[in-house]
Amino acid sequence: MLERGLASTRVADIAKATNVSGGLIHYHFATKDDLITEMLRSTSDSEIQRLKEIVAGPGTAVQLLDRVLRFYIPASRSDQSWILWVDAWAVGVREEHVRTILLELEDAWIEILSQVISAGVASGEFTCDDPLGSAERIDGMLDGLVVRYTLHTGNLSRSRMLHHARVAAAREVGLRLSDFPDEPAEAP
Amino acid sequence: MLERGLASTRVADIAKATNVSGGLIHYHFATKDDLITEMLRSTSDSEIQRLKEIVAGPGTAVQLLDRVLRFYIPASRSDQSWILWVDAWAVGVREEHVRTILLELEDAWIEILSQVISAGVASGEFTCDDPLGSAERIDGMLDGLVVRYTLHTGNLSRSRMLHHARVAAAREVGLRLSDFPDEPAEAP
DNA sequence: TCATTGACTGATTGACCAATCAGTAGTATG
DNA sequence: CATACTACTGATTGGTCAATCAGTCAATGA
Repeated sequence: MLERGLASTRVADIAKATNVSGGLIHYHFATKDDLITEMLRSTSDSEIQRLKEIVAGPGTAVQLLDRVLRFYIPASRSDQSWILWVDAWAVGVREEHVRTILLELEDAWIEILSQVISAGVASGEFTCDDPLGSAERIDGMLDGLVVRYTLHTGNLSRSRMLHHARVAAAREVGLRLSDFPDEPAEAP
Repeated sequence: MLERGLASTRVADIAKATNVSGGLIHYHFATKDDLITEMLRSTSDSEIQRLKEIVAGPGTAVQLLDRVLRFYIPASRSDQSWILWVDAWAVGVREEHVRTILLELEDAWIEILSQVISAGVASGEFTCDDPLGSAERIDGMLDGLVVRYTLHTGNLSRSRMLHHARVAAAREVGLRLSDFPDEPAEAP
């Protein structure tokens, strides 16, 4: 699916990749659309779960925020998971069941970002009078940057993306860039 | 194309919509891919030109910045031009000639945003030590928010999007939200 | 031991659609 | 007037692919 794209992956391709017959695919999934929907749902669910585990873990608010930002950003060039979501956006424009999954995923991200910020405000680490708004802006920025990163290999490095994420997040919660954990962020 | 999507629009659909025969489409465009590419190129070019006209116009740096932000954001629900680009992103992942067009368009946006910010710094209106970085962040955020706006009707209002854009831009160039022109931005 | 069921195969079918092609009509050129 | 050229039509073709279907095989259980 990552190789060929949601639309132009044939049922026969999936059959080949999984070493089963085309018939078996249709034995388990009534239509190709069903298969795609279930795949997206399952991917989204495990992403949300991983995310929840991160924020449930130990650490200060800055550490948690940084971990969330890092989880957002693709681990490397070879981490192609985002290709799936860019594909899904295009499908989601027309198909409501896909759109629903996307909405849930995005809402989860925003809600969790918002929670992390609120917790930091409560503990006195952060200053922010609109955690939800900040979460929406950070989420939006990361979505946009990831598209750029995914599409235009070499035009935006991972470390520069992380730098951007930290600069923006720092501004949103009233920190300085240097307040973030030590991993070096490439200079602008 | 906006109705059915880049991938599932048939040549016959275009023929019907333009009141010509299918044959004529192939008389002018060797393949469907050619047609799509030329369409994207042409749309991108006129978008870039409009953008250049805006920044070449009169006004203070804040006014120009605000005009650029407003041009970015879809005019209304019925302004579906962004659907095209979300579609194109998905295609661009696999097809280089589409990717090239997308890269050019995005670079143009970033360059112009960066120029407007630099001009504002030069005139003393703005404070910003990394105009290019700021432009990348603002561009990214708008891309991401627009996807959300385009996909999830009703989940994010246009005025809230404009609010987000202004808050983020204000922070990037050292202004307060109230420094932007008067059109009311919805409360958070 | 025989019937039933669930997992699975691979060939087939039928719909769909980009691209082709033979042919028509109108216009310009010498 | 004849030739040539451009714009155009609509029927046809050939390839692609989701979905179906008849049938195999192994495990379960009465």
